[in-house]
Amino acid sequence: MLRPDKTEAIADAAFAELAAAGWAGLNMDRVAARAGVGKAALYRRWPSKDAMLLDLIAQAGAERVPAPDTGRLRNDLVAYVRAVRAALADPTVAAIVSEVLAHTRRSPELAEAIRRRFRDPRRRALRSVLQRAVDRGELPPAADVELGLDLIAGPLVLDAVGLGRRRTAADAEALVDAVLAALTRS
Amino acid sequence: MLRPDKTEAIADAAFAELAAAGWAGLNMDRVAARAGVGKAALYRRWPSKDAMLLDLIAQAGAERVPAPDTGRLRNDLVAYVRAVRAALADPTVAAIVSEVLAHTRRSPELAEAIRRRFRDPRRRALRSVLQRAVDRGELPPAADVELGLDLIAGPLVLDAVGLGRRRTAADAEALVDAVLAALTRS
Amino acid sequence: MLRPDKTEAIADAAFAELAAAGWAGLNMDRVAARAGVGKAALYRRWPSKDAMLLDLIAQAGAERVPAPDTGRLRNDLVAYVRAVRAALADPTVAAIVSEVLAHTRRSPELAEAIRRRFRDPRRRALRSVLQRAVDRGELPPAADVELGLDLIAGPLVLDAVGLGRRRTAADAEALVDAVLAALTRS
Amino acid sequence: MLRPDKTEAIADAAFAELAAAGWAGLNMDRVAARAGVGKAALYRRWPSKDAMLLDLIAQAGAERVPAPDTGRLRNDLVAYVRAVRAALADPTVAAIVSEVLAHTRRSPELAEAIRRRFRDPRRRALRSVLQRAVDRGELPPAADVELGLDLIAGPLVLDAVGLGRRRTAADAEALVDAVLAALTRS
DNA sequence: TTCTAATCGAGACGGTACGTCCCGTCTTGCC
DNA sequence: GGCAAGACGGGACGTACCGTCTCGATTAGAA
Repeated sequence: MLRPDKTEAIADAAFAELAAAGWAGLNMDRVAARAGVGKAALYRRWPSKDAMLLDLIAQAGAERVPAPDTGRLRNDLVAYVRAVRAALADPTVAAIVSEVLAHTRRSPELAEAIRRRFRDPRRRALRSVLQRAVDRGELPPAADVELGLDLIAGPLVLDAVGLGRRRTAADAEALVDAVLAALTRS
Repeated sequence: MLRPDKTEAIADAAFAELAAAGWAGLNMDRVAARAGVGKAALYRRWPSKDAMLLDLIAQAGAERVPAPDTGRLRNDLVAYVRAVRAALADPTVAAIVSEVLAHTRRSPELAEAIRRRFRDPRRRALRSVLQRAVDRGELPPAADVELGLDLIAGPLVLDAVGLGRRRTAADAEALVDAVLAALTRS
Repeated sequence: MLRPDKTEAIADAAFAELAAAGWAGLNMDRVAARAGVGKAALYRRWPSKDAMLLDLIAQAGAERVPAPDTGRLRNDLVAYVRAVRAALADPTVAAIVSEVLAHTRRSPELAEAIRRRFRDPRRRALRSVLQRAVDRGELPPAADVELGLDLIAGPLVLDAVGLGRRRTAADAEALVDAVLAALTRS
Repeated sequence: MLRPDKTEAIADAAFAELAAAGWAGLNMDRVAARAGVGKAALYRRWPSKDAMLLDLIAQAGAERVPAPDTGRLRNDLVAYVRAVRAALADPTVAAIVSEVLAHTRRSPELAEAIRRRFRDPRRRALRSVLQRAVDRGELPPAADVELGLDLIAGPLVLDAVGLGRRRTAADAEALVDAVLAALTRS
């Protein structure tokens, strides 16, 4: 019914505008104009600007959940951390992620949507990495997997919102080793 | 020149509106009205709504950097984590923090301002907590203090942006113990 | 493109507000509200309050240029003078005319517009009245028609700006007789 | 009490601004700044912008009421008309007169003030010119002096508000001759 | 192939907030 | 107590953007 080529043109235009002006600065008229589309075409697809952006970003983000499985936990985690940091090195991605996080508190619905579509898939992927390590005996059965997720994700989010510190290539390994020590300790 | 009593009235009104309606919902006319002030009084002090809120929040946030010093590292860290989580339990604070983080990517100047006024003081406070522990011998001299800061701050920011998981009272201790293990390991 | 019904609603509202509050007292928000229209609808049609009022008034004024043709010059002129004075007796009309004249010096474009849309049509109408009298032989062929126009229009404008003297019913005839004498003399 | 030098500085500044920006465009802050004076100095002297301008202009205008007395009516009137037209040739004067006339309808008080301070002195001067001619026998005793005033003043006001036609040097004489014919006729 | 219905671009619409401007008042300290 | 400087409350202006709406023109799928 809704023509897919139009939907794609809108998505492209929206991402371009999002990168250029940020979430708040993005303007529906301009997105429509850039997509060569009437404004109604946007509102036929999504009920609001927030919904549109959230949906488009979630959709785009869904394709890029890293879930390394090398057979060695340390390698998996280092790969994961590096993949996330590499993605955040793209200023467009960084800006978009930052904006998404910023909107978490706008409304409970938005927060729930972001948790469901952004946080949960990534957390699931990383959890299975850790769980496999437990199953393989690389981590003790009692290891606090959820805490491990927090210890990995926390510093990454720190970077994502621009509050991290300047990184060197070795930092990923240092972070992973620290987390491994924390999980093995008990 | 600018009358301090008016500035304070505006600040009070702005916080009240911010808590009630959020950053985007806050309305300059209403802030002025609530403060019993003309709109010009606001724009004489700040060039825009964003600038005003950022400045007021930064100023308010500066007063509440926790810096526990009990003589025992574990106690200090648990106190710190609990203090931050307690502050974030207030939905107003949570919303404000979230909005501030959201503005990090708006412009390089804004990002720099936020890092300087929000991140750095807190990082400094926590760094001195860890450094004292090194000096006391509670942590090995080679302990990676900066990484420790990331491991503590990361999960807290996760909570701050609403991406954390539901917390129990024991979680603070679990987090601190994990970080201690990570820093002691090497 | 611009919906004519909205334009008309705005015009009605503007005239009502103009009569109630005068040019300076007229408020665009209130005009929009009274017309059941957004403020943008006004600014889509005119670039400013002044432009809007001038245009609406010019349009309205265009419909009321008196051009009597009784076959007798004296009757025509008396009718003309009485018609103008009757119109000016309405305080709303008087105020509007006064405001229009006031805007003559604002800018050369405005002055030109006012001359073209207000003065010229009236002058044309009155000129044809006099010209017909010349053609009929009621006035000598050498009569200075343009001067005659000034002699008629001058005292009327005097009234229009509120600088005239209190009028009796006979004044119109006295004025006309004086002008006729002046034009016939040579 | 109020220092006269300040009053004069304000007057100068006000006229300069009036000529540059017109009545509505004149800005009290700017007048004060240009006069090197605090805004309160203005409001200590006049209760409002309108009052200030009216008063300053009236005062200035009072010095320049032409009242020629050559002993010959025609010469007096030609001199009067030429004097007024010469004054109006100065764009600053033209603008100011136009603005004054424009404000006649703003409020009854303003209208009354303008009549009393602008119209009446000029009308009185010109009336005495005509009355002397009657006394000398240049005009018949029954001549309608008030109508004569209207016939002279009307075309001049037409010019003053920018609605007159392009003038030649001979026009003054043509106007005067026409008025003389009108007044002598009866 | 023709008819019918939904999608399309374009952009006007009501509404709401922004940031600017200016009036007339008030405050502060200097002279 | 007048003065310069300028902050103050109030209120209108003109701009920008959201989400809805109306208008024909185009297109697609059903008859």
